[in-house]
Amino acid sequence: METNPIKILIADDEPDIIEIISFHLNKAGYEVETAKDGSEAIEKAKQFNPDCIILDIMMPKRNGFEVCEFLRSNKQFDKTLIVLLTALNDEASHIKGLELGGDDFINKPISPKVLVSRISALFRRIQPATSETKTLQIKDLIIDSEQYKTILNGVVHVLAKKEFELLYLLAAQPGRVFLRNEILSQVWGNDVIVGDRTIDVHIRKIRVKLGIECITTVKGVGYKFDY
Amino acid sequence: METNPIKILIADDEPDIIEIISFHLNKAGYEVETAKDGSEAIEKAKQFNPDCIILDIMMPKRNGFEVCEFLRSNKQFDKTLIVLLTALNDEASHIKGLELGGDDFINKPISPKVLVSRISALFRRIQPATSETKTLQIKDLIIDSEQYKTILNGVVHVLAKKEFELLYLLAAQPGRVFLRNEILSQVWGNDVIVGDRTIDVHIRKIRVKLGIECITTVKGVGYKFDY
DNA sequence: AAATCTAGTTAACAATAAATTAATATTATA
DNA sequence: TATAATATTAATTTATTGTTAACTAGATTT
Repeated sequence: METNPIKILIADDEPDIIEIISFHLNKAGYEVETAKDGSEAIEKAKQFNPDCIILDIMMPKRNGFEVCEFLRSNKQFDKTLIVLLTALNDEASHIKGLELGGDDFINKPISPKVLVSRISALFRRIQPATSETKTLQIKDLIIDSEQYKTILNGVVHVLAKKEFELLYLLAAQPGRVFLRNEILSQVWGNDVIVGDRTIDVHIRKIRVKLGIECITTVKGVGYKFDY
Repeated sequence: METNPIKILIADDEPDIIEIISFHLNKAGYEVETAKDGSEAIEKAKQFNPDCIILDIMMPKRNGFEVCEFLRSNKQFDKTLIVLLTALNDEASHIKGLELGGDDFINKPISPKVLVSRISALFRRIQPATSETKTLQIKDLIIDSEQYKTILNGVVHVLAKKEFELLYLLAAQPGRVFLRNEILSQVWGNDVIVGDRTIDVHIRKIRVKLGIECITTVKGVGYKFDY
């Protein structure tokens, strides 16, 4: 079982806030990524796939509400905690934030220690649900074998069974070259006999469906995942 | 064991607060019980077995911290949400409350609407994790295993036993692909032998009865709930 | 008890998607 | 450049699932 650190994305346009919150979250053992506005928050979220996103309401480009709404409409972020921060201390925003799918709503000025406490409290509560060992993630590419789907930059790509299994095999060990024989025995099984071009065709379909260069041909040897 | 309307216990020594919070929680569909001090809160908690307990910090007999600590040391209240209320707006109490196992910490004066919002947000997040919940809700689809019926958009759809159990199995873990074998052993049992098309026919009946696309076929693998 | 339901299953066939092949083009490298 | 390996494309085959209707065994009603 992999024990990756819990990942948190902070989006705020005030560098001071980002810095102090990052510092405290890091100290508490979280892996932190940052964004300075709403658009960057969405971009980073897709790539970083955080377990929790802290959103300032008042941000340039897209405000916290808009980002929250977007995240909640995207299946990739189903299980992602969203914490909203704001200097506005009004009831309506508070309720709106929670109704848009926020998990916590905190008024500024906020003590970093309290923020960290609140976030741990949230994680403590959802802990049992967060134990995904069957999911690979390489940058903005998520390969989820429990759901049999791949998400690239927030977009779901449905691969057929063999395609998926082939991609999963390669991506589980990025950089390692798999011989054609290895691929055949792992994905097709030892007793199955298929023609020369079968692997190539499947590789091609993966390349076309994902639209990125993530599988490299090592001529005369085999293929490797390289992204 | 949880029963259907979500139960909330409020403990506060100020009758006015109790009254106004009860009113709003009731209106939001929760079943409410009250206690006027810490000792009564513990007693009532044992009897009433609430899903959520709202505790004022400053109470006679035993204060909110003490009650929280007691509840958290008792397995009966493992999954019970604890919300702490206080007029003291100091960082140390806030952190202490969360560290003692509180799920939320709210400063008075509190708007009842905000309180209700925060509590629904907590439940929304917790629901999927609680395996003992008998009623699933995914968007406008409610799957009630006590009554063996599903409600979609307010309209009741009666599924037969096998249909219901199949839907329930899938919907309990949305997105997860269930292999045909898993479905067979979970719904039909390990020793039952049925033909190839039995699952398909049941899936079809669910699809027809509900009239929505909520079960996705993953060809060569199985089925998943996806709505 | 006979008739009528109902859920569950099966079987035959249709429809669909996936996997494979085959033919040809392209590429890398000895 | 020659050639072996891989890429590409479309056609074909195969596997899997969808659909329908009929059948069976219990339950329920008359």
